[in-house]
Amino acid sequence: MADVDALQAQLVAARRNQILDAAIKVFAEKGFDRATIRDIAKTAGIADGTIYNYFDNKNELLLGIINRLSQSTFVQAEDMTNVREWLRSALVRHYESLPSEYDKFFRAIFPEVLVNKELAGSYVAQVLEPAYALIEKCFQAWIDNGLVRPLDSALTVRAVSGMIIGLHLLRLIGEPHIQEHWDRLPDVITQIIVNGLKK
Amino acid sequence: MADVDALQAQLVAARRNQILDAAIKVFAEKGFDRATIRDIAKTAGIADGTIYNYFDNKNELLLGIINRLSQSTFVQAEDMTNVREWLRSALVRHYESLPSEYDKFFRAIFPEVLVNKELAGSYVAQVLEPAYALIEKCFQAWIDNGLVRPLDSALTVRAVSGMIIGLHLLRLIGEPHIQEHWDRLPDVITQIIVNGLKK
Amino acid sequence: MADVDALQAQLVAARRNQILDAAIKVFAEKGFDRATIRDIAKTAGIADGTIYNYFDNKNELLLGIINRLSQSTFVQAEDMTNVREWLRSALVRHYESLPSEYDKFFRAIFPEVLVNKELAGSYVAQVLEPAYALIEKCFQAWIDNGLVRPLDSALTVRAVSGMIIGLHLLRLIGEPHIQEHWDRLPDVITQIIVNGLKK
Amino acid sequence: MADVDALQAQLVAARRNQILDAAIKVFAEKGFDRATIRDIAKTAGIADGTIYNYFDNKNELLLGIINRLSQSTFVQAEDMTNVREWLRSALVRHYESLPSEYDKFFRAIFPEVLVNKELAGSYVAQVLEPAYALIEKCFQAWIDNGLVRPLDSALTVRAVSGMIIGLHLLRLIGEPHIQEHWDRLPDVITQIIVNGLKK
DNA sequence: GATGAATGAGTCTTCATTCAT
DNA sequence: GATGAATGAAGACTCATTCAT
Repeated sequence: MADVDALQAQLVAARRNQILDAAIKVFAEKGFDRATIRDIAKTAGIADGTIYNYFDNKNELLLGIINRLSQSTFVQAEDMTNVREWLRSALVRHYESLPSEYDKFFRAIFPEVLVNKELAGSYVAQVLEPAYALIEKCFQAWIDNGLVRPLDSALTVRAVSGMIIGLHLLRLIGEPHIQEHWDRLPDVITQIIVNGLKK
Repeated sequence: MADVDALQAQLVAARRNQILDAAIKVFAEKGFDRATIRDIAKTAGIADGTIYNYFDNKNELLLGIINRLSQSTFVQAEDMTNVREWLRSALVRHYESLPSEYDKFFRAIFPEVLVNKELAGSYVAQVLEPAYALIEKCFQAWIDNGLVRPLDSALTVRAVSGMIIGLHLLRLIGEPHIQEHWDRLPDVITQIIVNGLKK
Repeated sequence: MADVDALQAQLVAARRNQILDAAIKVFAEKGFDRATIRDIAKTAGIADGTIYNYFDNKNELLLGIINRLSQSTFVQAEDMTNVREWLRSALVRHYESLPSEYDKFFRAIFPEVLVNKELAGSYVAQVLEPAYALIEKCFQAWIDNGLVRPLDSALTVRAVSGMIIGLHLLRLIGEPHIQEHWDRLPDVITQIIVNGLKK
Repeated sequence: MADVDALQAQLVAARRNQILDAAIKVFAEKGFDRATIRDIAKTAGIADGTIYNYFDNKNELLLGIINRLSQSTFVQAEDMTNVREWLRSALVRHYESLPSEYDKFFRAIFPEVLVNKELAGSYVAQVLEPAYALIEKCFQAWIDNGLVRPLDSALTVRAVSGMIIGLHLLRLIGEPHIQEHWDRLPDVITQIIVNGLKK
């Protein structure tokens, strides 16, 4: 009996993921409002009505996407003692390997998050804060070890994260210079962040 | 005759602005798709149909907002020789005086820009690029004068701008730490950007 | 005083005709429902509102067109003793010189007449019946003179008229054979009507 | 499986016909433009939206009506050697049994066809030309057999058809004499067409 | 009398959601 | 559980008509 239930649960999870994959794809292409349930159903290869066996309504698809995000980890916490190298490799990871994930994410979720308080709350609590908590800890360790100047670690982490997010957005909306020199950004950012502009 | 025409033009411009003001407000509150023409008309205190005497369709309202943005100037180009002070005052200006403008702007326009290629093109060409061109010039002057390290000025400008944009977004979606310490950001950012993290 | 009134009346009549000319043109191009008051006003070179100084509403424009038609005479009653020649010349007149008038008329008025009982009544009473009365008289004279077989003159006149109307309609909807051989129709019709098909 | 598909197809066809029946009725009563989708839906006993599961838009309803017409056959091609009797019986068929079909058709389709080029093309190509081709063949045979004078068969067929169409239209707009003596028309027309007016 | 901006009722069409099969 | 036809509420947009200037 337990086996049957477990199998059931697995099937349900698989179907939910199938639907969320389709949803994130379609949301990214069209935006939340212009994406239709039919679009998502077709992309998932199922019938419209089936979606409602797994999600209460269209909004729940967004929350489902965010929940899933919060389970995967955007941030890899490799402890390193060389700040410059840590930052640089973290940036390269973001800038080289993740852009298509970011694309989907920013186009699918962000616009809605900006407009939907409930969603924003979920996103902040489930995705953003855990990630920041993790990085802050790293950062604080560096300060304690004297590798980094004693800045407000919470704000600094958020500022650096903001720069990354902002650059992704500028890329997404088609800022030509950023798109063209995307691969040089990890270096430039590392220099700015680590050494500052001042001569 | 010329007087009558001029009066006409003024009335038309006033009505257009009245409508755009309402549109940016409603778009910011509900997002483009969930904002209805009726919402906007009611907010503007006019009838639904009147909007169509001034704009061809709902999309044109967005383009109208962007066009108006591109005429106002987000950036004040005060030439200063003290990089730190220039940056700090620019940040304070953004962070203290403009947030409500930014709110409306980011909530009303950005989500659509992410999803609508045509809009994105207009935004980049009319708002972003002119502003970057201006700041790049300043920045290059500093480099030439030896006040700033010889970084790629175009990318650096965009990176700093990205940080500002990203922090606004994080604030908008309700990141609690940023909201709470918003007034300390100009200092923190200035420190990071000017001196870097490295001890 | 009387002079002023007469001048007034003339001006009003002229303005009404100017509007009706525009209306019949636009109705013919777009059909009654898809023609807008603005279309008509622009075609007439006046403002929308001015039309309402001369006609109560859009429907009255149609009635106005019909009233004007009933004042012009579609039928020229030249008395002739040669039936064949009379018919042939009447047909040539219709088929060669009037088609553009017919076009406008059929496209502008007929569709509405088919759907609007009140209009149909006006059209029948004011345009059709007077014309038929005139021709019937001719026709009856021919019968009395032994030039024509003693058929029911009223029905015969309507049948011949029906043929002309029907052929105009077939031409208007683009029946290719009729369009191509339009100039041969007077002869063919005359032969059919006068001699019949039978060998 | 094939059975299920066949059943599906039948259901779809039935629903389409149900909608087209309602559409032709409402179009006939109000004309295309003044007929609303809600009217048609109510007449068909379904919801507004359901119509759009079967037709892309209001225009497609008209095209659907025409397509269905082109599948039914207006013309019965009974070969007869007695021209007079053939014509008379054909006329009686039209004039006695079909008038209500004609009513709907002329009121629903004709007005639009006069104004809509695309529709006119479909109607001419799918309904009119096939019918004419059929009758022309008959007619040519009569000429070849010496039963009928050697007139231009194509134009003659169109002229006779024009008379029938024209008389239907005059009836529809309420010409009183035609309405009153409708049942005598087959005889009168037959006499005119077969023997001509000339004594 | 002429103007044309303002009005808002009315229409087509879309699409989230339901439910019988 | 899966399906997809049916539903009908909601929204963008049009346009006849009014009326202040």
